[in-house]
Amino acid sequence: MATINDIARLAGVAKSTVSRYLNGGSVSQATKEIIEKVMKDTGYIPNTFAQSLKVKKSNLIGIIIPRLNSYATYEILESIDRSLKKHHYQLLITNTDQNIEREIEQILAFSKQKVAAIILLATTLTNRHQQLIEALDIPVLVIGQRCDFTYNFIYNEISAGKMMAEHALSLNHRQILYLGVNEHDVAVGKLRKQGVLDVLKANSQLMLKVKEVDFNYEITYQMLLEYLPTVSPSYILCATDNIALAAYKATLALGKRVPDDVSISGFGGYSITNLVTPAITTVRYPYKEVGDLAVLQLQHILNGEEVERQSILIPVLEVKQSTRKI
Amino acid sequence: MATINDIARLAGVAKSTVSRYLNGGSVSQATKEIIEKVMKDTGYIPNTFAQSLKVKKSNLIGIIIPRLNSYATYEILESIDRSLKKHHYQLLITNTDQNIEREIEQILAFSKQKVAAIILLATTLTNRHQQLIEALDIPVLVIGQRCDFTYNFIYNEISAGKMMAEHALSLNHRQILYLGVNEHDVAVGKLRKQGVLDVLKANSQLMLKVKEVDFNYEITYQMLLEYLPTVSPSYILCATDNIALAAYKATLALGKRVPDDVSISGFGGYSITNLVTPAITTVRYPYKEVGDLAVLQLQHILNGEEVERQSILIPVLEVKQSTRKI
DNA sequence: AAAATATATGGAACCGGTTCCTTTACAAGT
DNA sequence: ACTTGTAAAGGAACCGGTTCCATATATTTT
Repeated sequence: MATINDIARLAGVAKSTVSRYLNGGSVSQATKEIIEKVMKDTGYIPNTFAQSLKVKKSNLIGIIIPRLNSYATYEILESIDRSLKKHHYQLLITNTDQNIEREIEQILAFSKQKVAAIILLATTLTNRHQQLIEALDIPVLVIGQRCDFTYNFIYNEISAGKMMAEHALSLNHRQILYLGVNEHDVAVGKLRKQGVLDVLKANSQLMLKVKEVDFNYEITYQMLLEYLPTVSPSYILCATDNIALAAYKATLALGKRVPDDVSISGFGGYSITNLVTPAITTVRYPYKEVGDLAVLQLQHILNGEEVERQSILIPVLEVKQSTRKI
Repeated sequence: MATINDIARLAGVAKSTVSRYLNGGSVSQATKEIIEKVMKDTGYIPNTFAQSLKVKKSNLIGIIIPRLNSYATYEILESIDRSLKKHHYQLLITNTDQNIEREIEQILAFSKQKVAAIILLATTLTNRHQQLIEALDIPVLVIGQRCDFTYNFIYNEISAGKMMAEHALSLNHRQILYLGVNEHDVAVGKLRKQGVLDVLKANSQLMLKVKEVDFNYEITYQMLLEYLPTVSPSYILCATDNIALAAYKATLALGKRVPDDVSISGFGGYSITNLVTPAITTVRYPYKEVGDLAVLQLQHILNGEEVERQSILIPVLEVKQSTRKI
């Protein structure tokens, strides 16, 4: 592999001249042509390690995702990728399988690699996160969880929860089952649930059940096959679209129809909710916008400009055919 | 940010000693302890650029994907990621939106970044690919398309196509619509279709229609809403699961039932085919295995061992509820 | 106790770029 | 003709690590 030294030697100039040629310094036309020719002949490709070592920055943005089998992940990933590409950044994607240890490790690894910034699709933020992030000289943008010690985008989970609960009530449902997830995930497990329950519990004549299931489709599906017959709700309010899909499938498997016998709704607005029939009522989170916003924000931060630490994004209710009035 | 020089100075040793400490060379217990302490105090993190510059290799594997909105992509991504992590490699994911220019650019960019290897989920392979890849000193593994000039994993597309066509015939369907994609994608557009048509055309008393649609769900769905009423087949044989989902949704929208009025099948074995009801008959491609195999193969290549240029993976038919006998 | 060997450490070169500082050469200004 | 200014190029230092080689000290062998 040719290096800048080879080019300089073959072209009969100093390597500083070659570097100047590459970076737009003053080089005579004649020299330019020689260098150009030599580069073409050798198929020269500059080494980014050497560049970054000196220049002390890279065009890498690291993104840490909790799981690779989630539609929400893909939607955000896609939007961030699209937006980042416009600004000539390169995405380094890494998946931690919701393992906190790996998350910490990965923040370190990214920092070794001198990424320009880190985006963290968080589930839980611990003290160790805080210590590490505060010690880091790389900006970190947390998406999806409230966080006091660095930049973060959050969704108004409570309001989203309330919206959906009100929707269920407005359709006259009184036998409601809420399928939530573990509270380790503060946003989804706690706040979203809180929003839902705040509204539902205010209504005293309700038959309300709450059950914890898993983010994973298959696990939840198997659980529900056993659980659903013991409760027979008229409305299943699911904490994610994925769970809603599992509930939908389980309901059909148990011989009931959606929405005729049971109404089902999710949260997220994954495109997959439109693929099934009936399409699933959901609260759409602005995943598409998150990408643009995140990149914009990062640019400001990297330019040393002052920006708001926290941005709150508002989800919107999307009523489709999986819920109906009774 | 502390560097190795700072550590050496603070610990009162030479930086070579610090480096030795980091890489397991011979260092006395006493010195070790001092260095350890200094590192802890300063929160030292080695710079991978500097390391890679000298060591001339990185633990990065670059993967180029044609689109980020495909279930096939996700399945492969997930399996490669899982397997790579076991071997302490880091995945660099980049999406080219099926743009050949960007694909070429990205191979170059990866090569600048001195990735250890490149995995290319290919759609088309041009002469420019060949030139570039042959000039590169980095191993490239192509997945999904036949390729003579570098390592590649391919699926037996023709046999997959035949399987599905035979399935359709065995169910006594005689009015078959094949929904294919553009032949730019050799594997899916040409070979898969060829397998299907080889079998179907051998059967003379068939009413066979062939139509080209798009990989994109939404585009295909809209096309089919107009097209399907003009042909009314009893079996829609779709080139991908995604297309099958669109066909399924369009069929329902047009007031027909699946599989009672129309049978539908796809290719791929995406987990989403199990989410809908009825579950969609498909040919399962061994995406999960591809990850393990790819990483295994790369390890051998990187160790300088001789390996087969081409591996052929065999897809299997999975009959579910979206196809039925008439 | 002397010689041979192993361990611990420092110094310097090196990886492949960028950048600062000089020097050279030539054109323009007075 | 002499100063001044500017474009073009070279030289060397530097970024933060690794590694080779030389040297000093400690340990083992005979």
